[in-house]
Amino acid sequence: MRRTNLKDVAARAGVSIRTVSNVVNTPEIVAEPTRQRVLEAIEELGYRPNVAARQLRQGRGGAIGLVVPEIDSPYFAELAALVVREAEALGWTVLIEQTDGDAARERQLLDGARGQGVDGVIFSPWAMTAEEVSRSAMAPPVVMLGEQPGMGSVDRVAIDNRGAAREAVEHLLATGRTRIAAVGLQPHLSNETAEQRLGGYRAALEAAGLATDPELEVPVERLHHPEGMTAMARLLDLATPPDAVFCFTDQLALGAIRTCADRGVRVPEEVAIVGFDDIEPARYAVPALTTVAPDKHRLVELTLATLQARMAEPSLAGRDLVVPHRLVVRESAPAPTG
Amino acid sequence: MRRTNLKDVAARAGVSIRTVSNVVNTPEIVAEPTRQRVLEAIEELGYRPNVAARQLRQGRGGAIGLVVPEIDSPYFAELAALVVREAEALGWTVLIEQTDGDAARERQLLDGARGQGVDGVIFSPWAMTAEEVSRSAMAPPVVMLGEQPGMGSVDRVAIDNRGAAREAVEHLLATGRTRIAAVGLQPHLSNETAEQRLGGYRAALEAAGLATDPELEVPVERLHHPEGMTAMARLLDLATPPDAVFCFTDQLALGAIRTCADRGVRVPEEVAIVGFDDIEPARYAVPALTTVAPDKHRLVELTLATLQARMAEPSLAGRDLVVPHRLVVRESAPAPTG
DNA sequence: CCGCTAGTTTGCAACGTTGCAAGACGCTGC
DNA sequence: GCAGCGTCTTGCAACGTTGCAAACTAGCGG
Repeated sequence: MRRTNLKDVAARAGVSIRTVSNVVNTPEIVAEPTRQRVLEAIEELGYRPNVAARQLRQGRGGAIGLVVPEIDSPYFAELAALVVREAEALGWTVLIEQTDGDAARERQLLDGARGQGVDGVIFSPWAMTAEEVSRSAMAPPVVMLGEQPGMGSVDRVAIDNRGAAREAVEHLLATGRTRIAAVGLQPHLSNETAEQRLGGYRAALEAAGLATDPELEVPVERLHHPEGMTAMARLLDLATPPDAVFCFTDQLALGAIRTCADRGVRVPEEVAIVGFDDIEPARYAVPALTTVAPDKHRLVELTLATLQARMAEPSLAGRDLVVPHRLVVRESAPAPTG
Repeated sequence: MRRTNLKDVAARAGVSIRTVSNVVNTPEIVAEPTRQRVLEAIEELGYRPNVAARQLRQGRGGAIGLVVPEIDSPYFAELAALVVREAEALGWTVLIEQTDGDAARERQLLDGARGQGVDGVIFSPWAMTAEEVSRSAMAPPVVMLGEQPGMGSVDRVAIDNRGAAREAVEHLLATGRTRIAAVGLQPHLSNETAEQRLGGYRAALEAAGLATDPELEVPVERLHHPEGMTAMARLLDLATPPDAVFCFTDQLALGAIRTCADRGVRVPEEVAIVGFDDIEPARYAVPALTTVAPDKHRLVELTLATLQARMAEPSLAGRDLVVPHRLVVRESAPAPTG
């Protein structure tokens, strides 16, 4: 049993196939009685336009690609949910791809997604730099989500990672902590975001007249709970353990808290912990996590608006857009007393 | 600048357009030197097949739809990650849609996704029953993920929710708990899954010779942290609070733990808590959550295999497949002592 | 009564690909 | 030398849709 197409509807309604198409796409130019008749036929036969044909004819198919490292990290899952919701409002469907943060895979997917007949791509890179992306950028428009300004012709939407990191560390300093660790550098990747956050961390220390201590800057392979756990263990094993830890993601932070629980180290009394991303589990953790909250809603909204703008006018210069963030103070690093 | 197509490549390689198509699809029937020449041309021009045209011609386009209530719930995010990964291995792209568990939206998307030119749909319903789905089932094959057996012609893949719930409660009973609450019924939805879990809960109590107490069966609007928090608060306010709580999702359970922390109620000493789904945050929570862990990998694997089978042979009878699960015992409801 | 216009409807072609079946080519064997 | 065969290549049509421009209809003024 074939799917009903324009021809079927046209036959049923006793009009030409073209008229049916008009009813679907430009109802206002069709005379009322005809329109009614056609609509009935559409209803009765359950006609749905064939996206493939439409896409073939018009060149666009109403789908965008969302390319993220891993959809199962709460941060990306939350973004994806917003993207899907917002995209739907714009009449787009969302096609998801995972890169696992692998450079080769990022490159491949960035090309592949283009082939997959998407009209645009939202790309959240871990390994590729903005410059690389802009060099590879060809057919459909790309907007980079969460990557920091640089040079290149690609649009980017992100928060001020450096400033946010600095604020987080300043918050810790304000509560009297002086030995503050940073967890989350990724020297093996060219992860611009991590570098920005490290920069903010160092800047805050420096401004407070504190020396940076390589021992306190813990690199990690990935940004998940287990790495947070081992990093924290390593820090607690130092001759002089830190009295605060700034983690570059909430997952690292939650892992760190877990290790503290295992070792009977009290948070925040003995170690204060700050995360980054404000994922949902952080809100309900025990202790609830103090963290940097990007305005995710605005982030996604702007990303889609930018993508839309670029789809309409592909020759625009690359824009760098900054979205607000705020430090959400919770139990793991409470506000200064007094 | 147009995208390069078969014609361009054909011209470049000095062969017919059909031969290029053959090189791409059935390389083995093309003579070696020709093949080489064509491959070079493809490389030089950066040719990528046009999915829309291919889909129009062949009727399938290598995309499947994943329809879930909310992609940002860790449970669904984790499933989605697996689906995308597995699907890729099968040469499919995944298109994501969110229903918010709304019945109208579920129906609409189930029809819409069909129109969206997907070859098959993985559907995780909250509001629609299996029967409803099978009635609406038309064009592309559908596999229901996480929904319990019933009657209908649709394939379903799920764990034994009833049995799993029963095991969870039996575990609590084995540790000497006698006043066990259940959190997660959704009387306002026809959520078959919740009913199965409630059934398992009651069966375990009954088998232990304990009466069910309506006070201890807490309905919730949604299955998230906040509802877990208020449900727990309500339970703690009872004249005789429970000594254990079985939550139908990990998010409810984590919310419940959070409320206990707020009130200074010790988990598991005063109240043991068991969740359901084994989402990642549950593993690193403090206390770590005892929970029912569906074999997600197998779940997704089987779902895709089933979808594939049905796509190959649409007339097959609906199958009900059960995937293994296990109770993961952690701190929030530890193993019986001794 | 006819030409003209505005308002509707229609036919043709094309988007890029692949199924089908026929065509071209070079060899083998008689 | 030619039929016959196997190997490789090609042309045509069609998938369902929409852009374009022409065609039709009715109503109007001249």
